[in-house]
Amino acid sequence: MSKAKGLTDLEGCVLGIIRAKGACTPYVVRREFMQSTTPYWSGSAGAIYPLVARLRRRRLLRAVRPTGDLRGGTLYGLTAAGDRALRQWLGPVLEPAVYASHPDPLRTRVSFLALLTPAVRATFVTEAATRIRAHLEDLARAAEAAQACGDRYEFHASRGAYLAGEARLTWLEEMARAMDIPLPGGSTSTS
Amino acid sequence: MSKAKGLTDLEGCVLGIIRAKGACTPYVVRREFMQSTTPYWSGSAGAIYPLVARLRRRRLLRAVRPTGDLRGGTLYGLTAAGDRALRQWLGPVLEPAVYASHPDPLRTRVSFLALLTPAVRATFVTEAATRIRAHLEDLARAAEAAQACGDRYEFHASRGAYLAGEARLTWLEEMARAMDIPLPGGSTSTS
DNA sequence: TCCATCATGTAAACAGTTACATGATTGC
DNA sequence: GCAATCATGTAACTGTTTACATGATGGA
Repeated sequence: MSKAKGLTDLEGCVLGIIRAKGACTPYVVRREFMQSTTPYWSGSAGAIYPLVARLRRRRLLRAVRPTGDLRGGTLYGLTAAGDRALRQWLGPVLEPAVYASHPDPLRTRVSFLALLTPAVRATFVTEAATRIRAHLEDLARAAEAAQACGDRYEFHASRGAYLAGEARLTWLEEMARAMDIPLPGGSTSTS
Repeated sequence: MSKAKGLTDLEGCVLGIIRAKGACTPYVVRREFMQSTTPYWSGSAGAIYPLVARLRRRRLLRAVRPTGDLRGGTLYGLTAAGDRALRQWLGPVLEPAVYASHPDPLRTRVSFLALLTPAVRATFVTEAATRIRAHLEDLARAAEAAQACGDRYEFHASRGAYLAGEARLTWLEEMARAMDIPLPGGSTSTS
């Protein structure tokens, strides 16, 4: 029984990716983040390589074999402890932080809207609604792609992002109504 | 015209708080974060004091006067440049990051649910739904309080947090349905 | 008076970003 | 064979957290 320290969300994701895809080089993991449609993390080299080294030192990852090419890369796979740590990170969670509200830069700004002039405020709201409406289309497409691509839980995740976006739009429309700001059309989606 | 570097969201919040409340000591700003119902930031001393010092060096805050007691505290207020910087941070925003989807630790975990056994998966979903339903009540109370307390935009912000939470619950219920997991009652709010 | 809490900080650790360096591989 | 890019890292910087130190204040 080692230190029993938990995983960060990024560490959990990395273990999850390696578990789901089989042994990977750090670069393959990076690509997963870089290509993701929900880029919470940049997948920067400076984040991933040290993280993998850290997990290897903690014996949650182990070097499985070299890639074979001349670049000296290594494929990493989960150890039994890594598998346990992943399940514990994933599993029914106790920390309230996971269930609580999350930061939203737009919402943060809204609490200070009183400081703007009515005209700028109106621009703020209409602009935000337009942007979010556009973003929502991306999210819908991503969810569709995830559904087509087979992975059920990947779909649920995208779907969650979509519903969150939809709620934001509803919120902005409600604000606009309360502030007597006309929003340019765009019927609210009813998916 | 100085460096023209933007503000982080925490810096913007600090300027916004000081602007809204009038000249403050750093500790008063800290309390604002510590008491907030949406604790994105801890308001730790190690974050706020250096941040205020930074903003003072950038001439966005200035020392207005000492508090008068023997603890050597100082009240800080916005400079004209600070006011401009605040408005620019706040004002109709261009960066896509403000409009894009945000990290959600629960959603992150959902994309890896395939790794769990059906039983654990079911626990995950029901547990999450219960927790979020509880959290939603806090959010509703906070929104009500904000409405009563007068500040219109503070209310809209709370309301946004509530709607986001509601969307999360809807999402979980949808997942539960798709996975044939019965959720313990609790009619979905229709606020 | 004494003790808990308020208030003002500082120091170290940490996780993630940007930027850089360097060699391998691939497409033309 | 040359240029773009892939792949594997490292280094410096930044912002935030946790933990600590220290004195002031207020209530018992």
